[in-house]
Amino acid sequence: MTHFDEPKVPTGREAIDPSDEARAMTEIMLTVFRINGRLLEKGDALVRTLGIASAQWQVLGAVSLSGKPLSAPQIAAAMGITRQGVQKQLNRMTKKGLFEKRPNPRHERSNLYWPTPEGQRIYSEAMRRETLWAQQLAEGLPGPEIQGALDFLKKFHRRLEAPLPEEGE
Amino acid sequence: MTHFDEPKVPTGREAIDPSDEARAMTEIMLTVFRINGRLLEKGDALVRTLGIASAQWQVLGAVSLSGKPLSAPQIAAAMGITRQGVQKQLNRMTKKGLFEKRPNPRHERSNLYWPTPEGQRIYSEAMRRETLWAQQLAEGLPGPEIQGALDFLKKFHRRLEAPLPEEGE
DNA sequence: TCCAACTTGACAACCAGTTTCCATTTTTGC
DNA sequence: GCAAAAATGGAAACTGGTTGTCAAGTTGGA
Repeated sequence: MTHFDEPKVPTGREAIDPSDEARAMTEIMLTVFRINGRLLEKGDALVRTLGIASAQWQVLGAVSLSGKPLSAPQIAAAMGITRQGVQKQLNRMTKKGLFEKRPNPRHERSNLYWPTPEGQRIYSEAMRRETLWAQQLAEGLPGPEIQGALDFLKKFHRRLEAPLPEEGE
Repeated sequence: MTHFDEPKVPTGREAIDPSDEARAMTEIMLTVFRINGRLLEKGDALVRTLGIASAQWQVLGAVSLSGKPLSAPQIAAAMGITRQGVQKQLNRMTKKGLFEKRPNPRHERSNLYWPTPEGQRIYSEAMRRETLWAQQLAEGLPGPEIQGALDFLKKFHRRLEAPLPEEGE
């Protein structure tokens, strides 16, 4: 399938026969992509009737969990995305009345953000629905199996920090 | 942290105490998001010197693995994204000389696409690098552990098809 | 203290994908 | 064999994110 016209003399660039482990690892990557897509889709559906998308839910979560007003760059750091991306959401949600700006004692131009009562209400309800959903997804699965998968995924995530394999580029 | 002002009388909308399993399941979701981000980042880096991004690598893969020229909607179906998204990539890659259009015997306006020799070369090299990478990621992990994780993820993916928990919306 | 380095907000361009709409082609069911 | 339905390409507007640039605010070290 994947072999078009293979070179006839060794080039050091031949296709490599992957081990079973490497093959399974590749399948894990593909499955993660698929799960990610489905999680986003379902997550959006879960909060759609609250008038937010999951990106906004995430921003609400980052601030709420910190327990205190945060600046855009602080939220970005907590979420692992860029400050510009967060700023876009904050502007939109502030306009919608979900966040309020608070003066930042440590910076003249840089506001802090805290959810309005309406923002808090929406976030609480989103979390309530999420818990119900997680409960449903876990139903009937043995605790140790779930925990084992989580452990593996964390290990996998850590391994993904490693630099890519060397090439004689 | 997450408790702002709880209502004093039962509303049927109180926060729910998640089970340990639900908590772990939630953590799995968050970890999947993080892994997904890291995979995209690393995947892009892996093929960057080939002049493509991983989105284009994926399109090359969908066609190559099918073994025959495909139309844009067919590729989209194989990849699980919309035909418009695929079309954008195909247009770009055709302009770059990575795909060539073939007449579609079954449709006058709808072309089929097949990688040019250059497109094939780039895809083979991308796959070679991916195999090396997967090999590295699997290194030292017991085969059964990897296989177990894959099995869990597939099961999880299947469970994500289920409709969201009912609400008395 | 003052200057350089860093942080921040605002803005623009871009990427990868989506939805929506339109015109055309193809398929189908009667 | 024809009309209606479905598939297709193309374009535009939108989303959620990115990178890059600029100007202004803040911080830290000689």
